[in-house]
Amino acid sequence: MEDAGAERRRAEKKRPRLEDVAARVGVSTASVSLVLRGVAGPSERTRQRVLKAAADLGYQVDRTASLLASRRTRMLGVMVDVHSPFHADLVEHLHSAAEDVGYDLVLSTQTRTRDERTAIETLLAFRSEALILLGPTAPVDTLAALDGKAPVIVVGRRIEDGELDVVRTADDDGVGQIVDRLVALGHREITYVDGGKGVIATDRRRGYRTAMRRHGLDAHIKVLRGDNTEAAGERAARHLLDADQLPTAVVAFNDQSAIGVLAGLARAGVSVPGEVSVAGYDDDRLSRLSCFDLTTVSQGAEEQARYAVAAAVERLDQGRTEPREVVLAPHLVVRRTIAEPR
Amino acid sequence: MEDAGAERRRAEKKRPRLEDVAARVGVSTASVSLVLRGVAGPSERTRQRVLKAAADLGYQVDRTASLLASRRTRMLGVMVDVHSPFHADLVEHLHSAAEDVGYDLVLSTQTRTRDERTAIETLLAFRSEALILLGPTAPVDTLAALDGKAPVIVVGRRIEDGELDVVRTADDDGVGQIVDRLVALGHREITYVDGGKGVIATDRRRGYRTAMRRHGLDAHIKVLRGDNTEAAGERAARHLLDADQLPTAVVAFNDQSAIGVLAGLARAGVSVPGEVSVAGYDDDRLSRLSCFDLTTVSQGAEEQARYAVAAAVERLDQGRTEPREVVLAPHLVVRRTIAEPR
DNA sequence: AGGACAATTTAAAGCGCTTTAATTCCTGGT
DNA sequence: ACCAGGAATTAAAGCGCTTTAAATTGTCCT
Repeated sequence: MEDAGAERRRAEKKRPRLEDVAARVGVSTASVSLVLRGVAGPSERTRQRVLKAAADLGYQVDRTASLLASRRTRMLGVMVDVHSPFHADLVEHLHSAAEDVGYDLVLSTQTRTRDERTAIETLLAFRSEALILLGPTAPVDTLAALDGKAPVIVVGRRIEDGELDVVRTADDDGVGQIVDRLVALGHREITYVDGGKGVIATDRRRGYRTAMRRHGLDAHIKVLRGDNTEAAGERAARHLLDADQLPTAVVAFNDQSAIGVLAGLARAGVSVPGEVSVAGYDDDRLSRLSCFDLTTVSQGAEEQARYAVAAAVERLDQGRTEPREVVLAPHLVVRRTIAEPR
Repeated sequence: MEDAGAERRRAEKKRPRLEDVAARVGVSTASVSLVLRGVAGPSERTRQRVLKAAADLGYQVDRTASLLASRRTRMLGVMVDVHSPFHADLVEHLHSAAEDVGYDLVLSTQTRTRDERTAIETLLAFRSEALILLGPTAPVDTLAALDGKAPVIVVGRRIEDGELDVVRTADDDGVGQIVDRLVALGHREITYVDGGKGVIATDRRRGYRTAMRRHGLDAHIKVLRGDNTEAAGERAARHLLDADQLPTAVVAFNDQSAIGVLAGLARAGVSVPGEVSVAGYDDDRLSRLSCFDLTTVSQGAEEQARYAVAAAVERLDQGRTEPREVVLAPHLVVRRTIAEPR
């Protein structure tokens, strides 16, 4: 009984191999391989018969074997933060971009227990030909070291080292655009809620400072500590409310933080944008929710994704060795949360 | 010049193989393999030397090769919807649960352009030993057919077919709990915003209906068309506002939809929970945002993840063949958005 | 010293597929 | 009838690792 069951299970388990298909048609495995990959060569007759046999048998290629056999894998490793709505958008576009050029994606995600290094090693262990890292926080030289194993494309973050490919938007410029718009509306007291100590945060903070100075508002520069979470935004809001006077506008490091600010202000009965204007950064899904309808800066997820894949392909298929940095122009998305100052 | 460059690149590319490590130490590849996998056998001396050599060479195992060589892969394929915050939570817990039992995860995501079938085929092509499908929408027999290739564990959705493993919460009961609580607060006019035509939606709708009847509120049963998006919730809210009179409470299929309802009501100046109480389902990250602070039902992401992995492991390592259905009890998470009726 | 037995180590056979070089099979032209 | 040359097919050599069975080494008795 037990044995019969076990045996049956094993039999079911045994996936048909290329050889089985070949035997069924009466050709060699080589021919089957060619047909199944759509390579020119086999005759139409063979092609049809192989296709039929494969379908009959429910044949499905064993990727591990084909990856091993072909020197190439045509796989791009993508490191994402599964919790970031912006990364979700990027992944979606990376998928289609990769598909268009005949590549496939293998995803690896960092979590509290799984750090960047582990995530990247997994990617490499699967023989990703290139690594697309979304907003990596690792130090430059760690990333540069990786580049020895596979081309690294850093997305969304500036990198000093001139060896890596980078696709990003001009974060400082993006924040600058927000400040410009606010100033144009008549704001002078514009407070910035910081995003912590990453490179991205540094750039956005600088963008804020520079823009404020450009408008001669040096005296009004004020940066509140924060990070990339909603909680941080809320803390910042509390902080603002505790002070003598509210600024007329608040610019946050990203949308999540901005939403926290929004929440904190709402709770205190402060109307937005009536009393205070609020802006975020990323144009992620949350910001678009009508209940927030947050003014923010779009990073052009699709465009970044396409450039990232293109960069990988150029490295892999066109032998490019010069590093390239693509800096896209961010653009302001004006929604409900900003208005003329009270 | 060109050639030199190309050659150098190739040299850099060539990852060290097991054989290289073996040669460096002067032992066989078999020994190296054993050491690197932590298998007992090799002497301490050998072990140390191998470890050192591997580190020196920057050796990194080629997963495709080891997967191919070992009959086992110890990989669980997970299909997720990268846009769902609830799935993100699940993935995180699946990761740690899998890690604890020595398995690894390979993720595949559906997007607009990549349907469930493609996603699952990718997982299979990578030799996932079991498939953990988060909220699959495919018909029962499609899923059952898959089960022939690898054990399938369906998470979050009821399945009629008695062959597959299922881990889910009692959705009808969950919605029932919300209705009970609302009724206890004094509500009678409770409208439900539907989640479309999936199985999950069906269950939750039924939970609503059953609970209403149990309380003798048959006459107040009212179901509004909807789906799993914020937009649908907002449409539903508009619909409610157009009617003669608002219900005193609205229960939505999931949190996203509920948030849409919230947004729609807010826009119309309807206070929540003052005039209308609102509840969602999933206890996802959004619902916890203090600006929503949505009353909802928790599905126990971590628990579901652990059971899902356990189910897979029992199938794979303990030879279980009887399908098992784990139905967890959902529990109400009461937050700000419900109160006594006006 | 001889031998039994355990501890290490390794040779070699795959895993299922790709790919190259070679072979076989057809054409049509002379 | 014969052969050049292209089309179709295939044999066979891996890809880098695991794993089993066998070989080797070492240890401890008697």
